[in-house]
Amino acid sequence: MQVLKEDVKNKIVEAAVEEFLINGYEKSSLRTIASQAGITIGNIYSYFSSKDDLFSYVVSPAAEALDTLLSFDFIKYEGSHAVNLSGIAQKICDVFVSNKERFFILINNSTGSRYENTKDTVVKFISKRLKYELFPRLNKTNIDPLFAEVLATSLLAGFLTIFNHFGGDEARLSLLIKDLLDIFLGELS
Amino acid sequence: MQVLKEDVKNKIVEAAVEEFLINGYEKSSLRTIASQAGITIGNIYSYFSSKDDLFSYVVSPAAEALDTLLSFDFIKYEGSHAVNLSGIAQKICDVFVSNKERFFILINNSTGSRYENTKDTVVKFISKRLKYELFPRLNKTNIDPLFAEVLATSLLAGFLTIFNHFGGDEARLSLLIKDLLDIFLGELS
Amino acid sequence: MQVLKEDVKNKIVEAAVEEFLINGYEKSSLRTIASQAGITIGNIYSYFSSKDDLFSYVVSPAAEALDTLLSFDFIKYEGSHAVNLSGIAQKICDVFVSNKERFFILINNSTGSRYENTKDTVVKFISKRLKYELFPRLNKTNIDPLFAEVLATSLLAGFLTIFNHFGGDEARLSLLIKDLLDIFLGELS
Amino acid sequence: MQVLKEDVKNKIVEAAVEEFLINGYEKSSLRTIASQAGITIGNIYSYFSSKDDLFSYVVSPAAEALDTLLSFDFIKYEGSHAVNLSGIAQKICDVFVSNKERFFILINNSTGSRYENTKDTVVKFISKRLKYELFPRLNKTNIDPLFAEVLATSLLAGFLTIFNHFGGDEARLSLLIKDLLDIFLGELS
DNA sequence: AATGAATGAGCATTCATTCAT
DNA sequence: GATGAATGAATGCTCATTCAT
Repeated sequence: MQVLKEDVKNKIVEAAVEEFLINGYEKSSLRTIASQAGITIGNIYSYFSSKDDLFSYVVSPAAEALDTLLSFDFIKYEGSHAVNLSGIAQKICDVFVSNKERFFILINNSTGSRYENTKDTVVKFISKRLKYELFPRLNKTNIDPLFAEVLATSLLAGFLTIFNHFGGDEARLSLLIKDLLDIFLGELS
Repeated sequence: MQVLKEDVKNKIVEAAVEEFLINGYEKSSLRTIASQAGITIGNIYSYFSSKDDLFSYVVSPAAEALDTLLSFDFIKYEGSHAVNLSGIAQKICDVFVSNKERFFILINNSTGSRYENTKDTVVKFISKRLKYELFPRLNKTNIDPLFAEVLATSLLAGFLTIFNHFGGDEARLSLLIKDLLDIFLGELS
Repeated sequence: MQVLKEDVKNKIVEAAVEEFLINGYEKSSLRTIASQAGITIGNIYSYFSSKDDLFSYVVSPAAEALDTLLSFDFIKYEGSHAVNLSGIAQKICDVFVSNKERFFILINNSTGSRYENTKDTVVKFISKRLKYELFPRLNKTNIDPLFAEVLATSLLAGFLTIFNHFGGDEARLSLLIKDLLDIFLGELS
Repeated sequence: MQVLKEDVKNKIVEAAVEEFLINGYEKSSLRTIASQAGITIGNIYSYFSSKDDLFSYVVSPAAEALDTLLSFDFIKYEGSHAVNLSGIAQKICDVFVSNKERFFILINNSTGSRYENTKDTVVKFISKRLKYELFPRLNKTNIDPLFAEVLATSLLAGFLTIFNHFGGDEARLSLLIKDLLDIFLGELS
């Protein structure tokens, strides 16, 4: 029983991840998810109280990991180096590695759910850090304020692509993240 | 009559741009577009044969400009410089400046329409160029093939953010594009 | 067209009156109403924006007539008689005569709709009048305050039965109302 | 075990009374009843074979008491008085006092259950008695046959209001019933 | 060209009931 | 006796599209 039930729940979640990944929250259909999971529509409601609840369940590990990451104080750990790229990369890698496509869904496919503002939040977070911590170290002056947002969006898109294609090789993941960061923070490293 | 017709068509298109920008292709409603344009639902079908047709019409100038851009041979015009950033930026700027939000719609909000693969196409194009034209010039070896796609997605996201916030100041647009390209191609410039 | 459309709307309303009368607001089904009216479910929404909207349309003439009745100042018109029963009866009769079963629906079958408090309102209104205008004229003292509510509910139920069975004979309607009022106000008349 | 079972059954019935009182038979939910009773949905079916069966169980004491009351021959006991109001009131009071809200449910909230005709039955019973036993004693002739039904409905509504507000004070209950009957049978007493 | 009524399939959600455990 | 997962039909409502006028 216990095993069987978890089995069904897992099947629902698996089907949901696939569906949300393809169609996003709003266009995803519980009918499709149910039939993909091999159960009836109504039975989804034995496990989740609503579509939004199912989405939240799917996405919550990624959301929690994201919270942890955003509240981590990188500066403190950067030590004497201007920016410790490998350290940041490793941190991001560690945190994201167990959430695979769910970050993609959380950030790119959550319109209509209670998580729809996540992308904005992350972009603003990265923007702010770029603006107040990194830009001042560059020699350039008069940087367009929009440029921080451009870079933030761009960087985030890069991350998401990496996570989205992540197959399990953590060393590769870490390297990709470091190389991507290197592009953006290269002048500082 | 002819004039009137164009007037109505323009109103539909204007309303459609706004709606597609906000809701994307699939979640956009012809009812909303019609009422926003001040006409009736059925009358949209006097001008466009389907929702997809309307979307295509809205998006086609951007799609054509994109085609032009993608088939432009930058290499040939790069002259003696390894990469002529300002030239590329100007080219992109010129081409995009007259299409404003439509690029954003075409690339980011076209899921469900016949253009839903555009983003992939562009990413693949940029990827290929990075892989075969630019990576070889770097000193690095053994670059992860996924890295090209990561950079391509990232770069594209940066472009889209710029276009999405474009307010009319072409000089600023051009500068932002150049600065963004500089981040990605910096080591070559 | 004009005629035809009104025809359909009338058919919907007729079917709705019947359905609401039998099942009340909440248990009434738009599917049943639609099929009874010989149209499709979706087409109901060409005429009414929601189930509640349809219900309100059905019930509003009765609600308005009721408002008029409740704001009528009977005292002022009772003249020298303690209570002018025929006058009150005629007033009630006039106001209700064109609304037939809709009063029944409004008052007895509106649970779940925005009109669900109507019965309470009417009972309270009648209660108050009994308590403050009529009871003092009786020789009895120490009347249980609940008794006013009991009488009000009772009287209202009597009215509704009359309206519910009303077939078109206004003279008979008026007489029934007068006789009913006579029972309740008999000692005063 | 036996004791435990009765305990559970009682909890179900208590929860059901409350739910049926608030929502009526059709809109009541076994889910709500189960959770209110602190048991599971399925377990209700260990005690009752269906929703209708549960409703019948809840309502049956009231239904039986009602049967008794309706078959009681008041005439025989009216003795020398035209109508012995206090006696009738006491009888009704005695019979109803142990069933509290269940009469209200049985008569006013049973739509959709097998008891949905109870109200009609009672109204017809009272109607008939009014028509054949009481009207003839009045001096009026040509009483509208509908008037009996009007009075019956009215009287019943009054009773139900009393029962619905009954808090335990039997003397008050009896007095209210007597006073209500007095209004309707006043001319005979 | 323009209208908007009409259609039918789709949506998320709730429900009474069944039944394997 | 008790559980709660599972079912399938029902609910109100929205949508792109058609078509008679």
